[in-house]
Amino acid sequence: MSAAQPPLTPEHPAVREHPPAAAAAREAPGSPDGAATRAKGRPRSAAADLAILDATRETLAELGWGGLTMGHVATRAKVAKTTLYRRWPSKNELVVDAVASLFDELVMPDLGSLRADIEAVVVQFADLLARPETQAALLALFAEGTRDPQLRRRIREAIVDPQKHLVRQGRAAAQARGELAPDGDPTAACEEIDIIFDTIAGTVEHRVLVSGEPITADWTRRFTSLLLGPFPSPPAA
Amino acid sequence: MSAAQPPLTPEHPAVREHPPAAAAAREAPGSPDGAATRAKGRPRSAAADLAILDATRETLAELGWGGLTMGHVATRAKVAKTTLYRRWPSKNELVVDAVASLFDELVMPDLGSLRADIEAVVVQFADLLARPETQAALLALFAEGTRDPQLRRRIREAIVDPQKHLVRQGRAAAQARGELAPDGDPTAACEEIDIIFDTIAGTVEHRVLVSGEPITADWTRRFTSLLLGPFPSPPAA
DNA sequence: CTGCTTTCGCTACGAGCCGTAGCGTAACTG
DNA sequence: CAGTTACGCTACGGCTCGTAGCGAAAGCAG
Repeated sequence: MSAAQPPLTPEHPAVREHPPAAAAAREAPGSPDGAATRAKGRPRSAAADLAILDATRETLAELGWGGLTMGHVATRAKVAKTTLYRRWPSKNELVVDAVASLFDELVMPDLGSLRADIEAVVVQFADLLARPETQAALLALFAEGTRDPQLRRRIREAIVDPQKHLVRQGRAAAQARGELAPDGDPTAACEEIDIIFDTIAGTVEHRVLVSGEPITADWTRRFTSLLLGPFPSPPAA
Repeated sequence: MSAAQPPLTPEHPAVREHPPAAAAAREAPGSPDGAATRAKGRPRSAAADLAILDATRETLAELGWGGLTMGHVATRAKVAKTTLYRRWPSKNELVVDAVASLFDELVMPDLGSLRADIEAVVVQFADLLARPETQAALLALFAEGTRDPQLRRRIREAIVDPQKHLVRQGRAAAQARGELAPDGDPTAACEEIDIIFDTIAGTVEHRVLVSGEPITADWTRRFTSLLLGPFPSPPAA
């Protein structure tokens, strides 16, 4: 359950082999070459992978989660349905891979103040959530994840957790500037990061996807003020 | 689009008539009796309504959103599938009604301090989100709502918006205690309430349903501190 | 070039669910 | 009593799922 579980998902190497733009560092400890060229037979078409993931995002944007059909994606990607099932065991996993790369565009800008940095990230995230592919996929994936711990784990590894890096970066920058006190207890700092992350992600998602109201500059300012709490916009002692 | 739209959903009076324990105040301006007894013909079985909603919640808890089938619910409620469709046009609307009542148990306790009140509500909400019915339904409904504005509106009216009352109550209590300054601009106060609500709801949902980690007393304390910001646990200044 | 291996495209299939139609019956009103 | 509406039941076409079987294509080893 904790290691690389090579016997699991035996017929779906794509799940572990094709992170089109996401996670890195993935080597099988038995292969001496490092790149793990398993050679034999006809190689999988990388073009097909891209076509499938593109078709998934496009269909997601046009027809939403409910309209996304394996057959539909296959047709659009000009690929046989069986080819799709050879790489992804189900719609859920396919969409995780298709959507994960969209989140890679989020970056921590380092604009010189913690407030500006937070506001910038919030705006970026809001823009991402405004895209129809993201909107159609994210909550549906989260919903599926509540019933399938394995899927939830994949979602967290591919989509959610990588973004916690942003919080860490922002914190570090603010600490370097002296806006934040340096970390004391490392585990306490971790919990703090988790709280900040859940708060930003959850709040913006709720605002955009549930309340259905836009993220305006004014809202961003107010929310950031709420987050910063004791540190108002002009850094008073 | 903005009024009561009587011509819409013409064959599904249950959608407008049977809020089993939710919203109130619903009168057709043409009926003189107030209770709007439309008399003629065989009346709908109220027992069937309850049986269907119970069966929906039970199935939701056992099989999750994906396992919830109209035929399944009908069988479990000992009701014909057609009876189900006579009252709810689709699974989505059915689940809204089935789940909405669960949220009525949330109450604002007024424990004597804003901090205690917030923590109590957070714990209540976390307990609600821990229930399998809620867990299976909430995010799935939100996801469907992103594609169907009408559904999103229903979700907000039946599930989300009623809970904003809690924030208003807590604010009022805190203002009565002098913990919070009285409202100035009423529209600004409204936006403030929206932000607080989205923050609490979104964050707890994200923590429980996405990150999948429990809401401990320690977490609640930390999160509340983040929310309170300039007002630490002992009311200084 | 000749095998060997793996992928690919295609077709077909049983299963399950959807939402509706049709019918005869039950319940309630005047 | 007649009139009206709800109910249970059955059956249906349409769609999606996920799998199986086939022949052909694309690489690699000798």
